Amino acid sequence: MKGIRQLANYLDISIGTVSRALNGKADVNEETRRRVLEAATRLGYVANQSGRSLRKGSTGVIGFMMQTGPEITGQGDTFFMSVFDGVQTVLARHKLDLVALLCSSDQDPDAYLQRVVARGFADAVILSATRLHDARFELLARHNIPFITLGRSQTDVGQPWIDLDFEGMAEVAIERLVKSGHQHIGLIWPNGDLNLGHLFVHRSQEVLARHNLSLSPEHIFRATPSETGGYGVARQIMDCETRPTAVVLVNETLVTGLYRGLEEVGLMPGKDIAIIGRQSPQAQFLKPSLTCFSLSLRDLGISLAEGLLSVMPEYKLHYPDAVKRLVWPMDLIEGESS
Amino acid sequence: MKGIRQLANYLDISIGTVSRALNGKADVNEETRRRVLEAATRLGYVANQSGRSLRKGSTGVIGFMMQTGPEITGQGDTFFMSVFDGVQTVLARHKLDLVALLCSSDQDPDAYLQRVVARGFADAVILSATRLHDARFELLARHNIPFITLGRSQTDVGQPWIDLDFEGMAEVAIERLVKSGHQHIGLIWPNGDLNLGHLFVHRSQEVLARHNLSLSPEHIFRATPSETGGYGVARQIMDCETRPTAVVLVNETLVTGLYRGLEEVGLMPGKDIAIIGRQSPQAQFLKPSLTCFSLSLRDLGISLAEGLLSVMPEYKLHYPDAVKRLVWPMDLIEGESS
DNA sequence: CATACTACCGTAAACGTTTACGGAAAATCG
DNA sequence: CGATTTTCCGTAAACGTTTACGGTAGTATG
Repeated sequence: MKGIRQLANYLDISIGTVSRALNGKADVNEETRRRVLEAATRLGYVANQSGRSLRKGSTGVIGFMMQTGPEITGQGDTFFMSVFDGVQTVLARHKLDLVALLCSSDQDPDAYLQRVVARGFADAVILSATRLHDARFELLARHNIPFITLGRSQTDVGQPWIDLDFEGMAEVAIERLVKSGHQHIGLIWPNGDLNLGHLFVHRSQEVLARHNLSLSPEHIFRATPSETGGYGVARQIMDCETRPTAVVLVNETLVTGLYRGLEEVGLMPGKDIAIIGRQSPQAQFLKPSLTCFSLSLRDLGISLAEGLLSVMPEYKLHYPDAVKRLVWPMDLIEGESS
Repeated sequence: MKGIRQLANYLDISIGTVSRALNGKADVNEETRRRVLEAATRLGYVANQSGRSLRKGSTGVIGFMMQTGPEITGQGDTFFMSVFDGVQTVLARHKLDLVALLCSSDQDPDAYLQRVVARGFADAVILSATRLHDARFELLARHNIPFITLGRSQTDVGQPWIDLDFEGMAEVAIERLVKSGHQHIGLIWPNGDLNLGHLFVHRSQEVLARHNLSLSPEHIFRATPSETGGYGVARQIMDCETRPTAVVLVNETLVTGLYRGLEEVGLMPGKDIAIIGRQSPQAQFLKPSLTCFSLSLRDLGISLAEGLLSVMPEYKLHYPDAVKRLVWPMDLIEGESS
């Protein structure tokens, strides 16, 4: 005999009343509620998760799916931790818990998610690292699980999303480089099939076209989204038939390796080659300071949580005017690298 | 009527048999088992998490507790991602799932964990960022939850732990610096009450004492474990009455900021000041290459998982000779910074 | 052929909650 | 003072599983 029954016995009242008291239901005497609450905290009683969610049909946990392994999406621990922190502050207000669903690098993400939702592990999920076509969207839609994605996709099932403004980034960066006379601009496109890469490259091409410039295929550098990947790009740059005079990268992690690689081949960022990237804690102290796009990750997390809640039936009333889809703006920070 | 009952109806057999078939129990005809399995995968049936764990008393999930927020514990950017990946590969063999329990920066870690265990959310947990005294240990011991810690603590309830060999690191680094003539050696001690800082500083002092040297209080530099924190240390170094000729840091993230800060005050790592640190993806491409200690994070994760399983009643038989406590060795990689 | 065993399967009870329902006492009203 | 409402609480049924138990065939054994 454990759990609520024990507590009820101890207080000599029925388990029904105890449950009602703890859950803040109306029809329970204030005095008894006080007693119950007091006893619960003193004995350290917390309702069992399984029993509760079995009965209620919901678990009270929100899952943030992410793939583990060193080279994921080019986002590291700090990126997600900052976003998480924002998400948490909103969810905590509704007594919801955030957990990270960790899909290992040797599991199929789609199958993993399938298992998670079928088990009824989480009430709603947040997806990141969205691919150009992403079967996970359809899976969740089919199972009627509320979700929001950090990133867009060609696949669209009407769910809310928030995505960094990679197109705006391309727009500003390329425009700026062209204005200052660059004719041969290179792009670093992280390996994988992430949607953001497509958006970024495509828009860049458009902007170039407006200026009667074109993006040479040899100036699209593909690399694994890691420091090492960036290092490798330097060599690729040297091997070009006509060397680009500027490079834009959509990824945070690549840049430190790139700087080092360039230096080794005798190209000085900001002098011999212009570089524009994304802000990150590591990029913050690069030597010719990086011209980069910045954003508040915590705020991003907050919006993400609000967007998610706005599609959850039990909570949507609290967020009547939450925007469903949001292209998250980034600010350009002037640096010496461009 | 959903779940297993539906599946049983569909197959026209009892739910008991279906459950037995799915769980690989012995007394079920191979032919019916095949039918059940086939139907289950085809209809996408997976046992409901709540129902299952309510009945079984265990959830099949392992929690890795970590605190969110931008400044984690000073681990490198892909530190946890790599460790997770290792943990997963082991857990997957036992059909256990790993989730990250995210404690936000404005929650009390002890209270958070209390809630998690009382709810019966996870069968076992992994703790990181262990403090000098850590109440979480006692909490888990009291509730009889199997756990392992990544990091030691003064608090010891007999649980297994794995910890990086910070003492060995101090030993090798200090010894090496003294041998090459350094008399004034500084230490960077990350803010907070993490156990590793104490171990590191204490052992360093011992080694210095062996050589009749002492650690001047002004040479213990405290800083927030982040790039910015490292940057600030440079100024601290300049403000010293007698400037240290070498600095050892136990932390991965600080070093990039430190390099930049030193450069600004005109100190060249490896020439004007020796630096020894920890390897990380970001530190990998520093300009005077960093002399650092390295380890395989994935292997660390694997050992962590094995250590945990060895104290879980249902699994311990599979890991009879898992070492309970392990000081994880690190290799010194020669760089130009020392 | 009677008996004992085996192989398989159905039944039903549990796991710890929440909540609809009903009922007793107290309070209010006419 | 009877009738009606309100306030509070106990009862019991669900939620979806797993598993101990028992039972019915079929098969082997003597």
